[in-house]
Amino acid sequence: MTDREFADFLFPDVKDISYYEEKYAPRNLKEGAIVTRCAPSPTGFVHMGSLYQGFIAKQMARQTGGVLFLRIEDTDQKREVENGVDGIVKDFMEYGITFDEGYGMGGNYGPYLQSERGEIYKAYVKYLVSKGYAYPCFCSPEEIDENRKIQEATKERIGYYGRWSTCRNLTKEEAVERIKKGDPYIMRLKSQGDFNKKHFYHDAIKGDLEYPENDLDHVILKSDGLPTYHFAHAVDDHLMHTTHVIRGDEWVSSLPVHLELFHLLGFETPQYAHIAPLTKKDEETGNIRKLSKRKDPELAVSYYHEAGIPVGAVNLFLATIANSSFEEWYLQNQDKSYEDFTFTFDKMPIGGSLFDLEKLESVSKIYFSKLSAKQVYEETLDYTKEYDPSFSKLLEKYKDYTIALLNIEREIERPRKDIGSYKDVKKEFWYMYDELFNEKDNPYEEVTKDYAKEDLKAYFETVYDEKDDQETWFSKIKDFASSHGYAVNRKEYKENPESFKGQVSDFCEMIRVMATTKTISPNLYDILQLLGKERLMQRLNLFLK
RNA sequence: GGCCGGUUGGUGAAGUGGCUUAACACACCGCCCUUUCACGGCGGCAUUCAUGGAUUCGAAUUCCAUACCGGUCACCA
Repeated sequence: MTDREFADFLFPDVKDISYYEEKYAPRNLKEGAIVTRCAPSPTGFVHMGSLYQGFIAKQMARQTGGVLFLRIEDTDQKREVENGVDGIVKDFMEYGITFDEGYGMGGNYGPYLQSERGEIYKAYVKYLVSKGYAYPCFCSPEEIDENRKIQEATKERIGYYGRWSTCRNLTKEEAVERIKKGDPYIMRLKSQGDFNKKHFYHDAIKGDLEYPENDLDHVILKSDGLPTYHFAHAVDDHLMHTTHVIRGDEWVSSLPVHLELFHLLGFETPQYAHIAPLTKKDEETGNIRKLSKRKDPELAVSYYHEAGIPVGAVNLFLATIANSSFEEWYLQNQDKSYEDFTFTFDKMPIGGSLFDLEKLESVSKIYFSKLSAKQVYEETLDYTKEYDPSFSKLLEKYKDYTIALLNIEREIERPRKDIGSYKDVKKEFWYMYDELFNEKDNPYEEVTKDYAKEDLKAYFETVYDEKDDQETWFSKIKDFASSHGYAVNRKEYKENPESFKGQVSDFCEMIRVMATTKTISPNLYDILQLLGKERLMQRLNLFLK
């Protein structure tokens, strides 16, 4: 029996691969255009790792005038979640990752759902069989497991290869007989590799990689007739004319099989770009490890949604970890978007990228500082409607007041950076709302410093005039402070600190604490104006108690 | 255990043989500015690049060992 006949026996009703090769003609794109994809499993949501991958894929495709498409890898039916795809598309869209083609949006290289591509995979398996590069395997999972245990005990390399790959040596006639008998089987690659031979591959991100040739007879078609990831990847990315496979670096170890698969199938290999994993410092061990779905809530994108970190801030953060030179560029191109930056593979981190929440916060503050007060107001309102309804009512009630508050020191060249999330609006400015201020038994409970309250009282009774402009207001403070024993001159104070009650700044701090309960707040003058004399007097009385 | 990677200040990281007495950012500290808070500016913060050897006139950068950390070894992707 020839290989050809064997292939026909195994896959009688399957098209010749030339049909597919013609059907999915090469893309007509300009030189250097990157065609890449996001290829998630339909698990219902996108985690930060896929988002990061999607971010890079999108940037690379966009900035080269290429194509980004969405392929759903649903060949594992056990893992499938109902409506899992919708959630994924929604998450990607929310973070600005939009596709040129793919599942749910059409395109000339579909279907983009792997479970609908069964016939295609079979055609290519048949091709492999006809070349003598694939064979049916009748080993049961139990037998494989048994072998594995022996391999572990004797410290041999684990896997289906060499003398362990018993079905590889079955004659075609024997195989035909067993199939006719109804024995269940799967299809395996007949590897041509030699484990002792070294190969080199230049990864776009990781650089030169040295690895042994693959000699494992990997499963390519499972018992349910669907392909494994390895095989589907080779066929799909060939047919869809992917130029760059951008994926997480947990795939690096599969590179040898993938390269062999492409080679035996006669496909041109795409350029691989393996992204370093997102990592964090483990709280228990102190070691840096990959972010884990089970242990780390911050891996889910919903975490950021809930924490009130805007999409734009997350993207900015992803940009800073994707290319370390981005941050500096962004500092010098304040008016530009991260999308204007040209990312390059060779500047991407190799080892691991620490997903540092503190850094995210600082990036987010920069992001917020560029928004208008109205934008901050509206987005915060949307957020609080979902996560803090009672505060959202206050925001609605005091709309103009809140916008004025948010606008303090905002529309200037270098705005304040005190808000890093929608939650911070309440956290930073709660004292500006009487409803929140008055619901506390003692708003000043955290004030520990002993202030000269009689000076404060005198100031508000005799000097403070809310009609003063900022300049007048401040010069009056200086005069008052000076005549009540505060230093107006820093040098003098430094020379003789004990002969003064404090400095003007200490006096200001006292006013600030009285008005806001805090030592840090936006420009004091604006805060006092917004609060108004009546409320200030109320707070003063409370403070003096 | 096999295979493949990684290891640069408190933190993230630039840097691939001489321009490095190691960039930049975050954090921290000090000073300065607007005599308020912030924003901002300036300065400090690794004589040293996991450890030990080797190559070289010269190494964070090349090579070899060791240690530690990570990834991966499925009919999951």
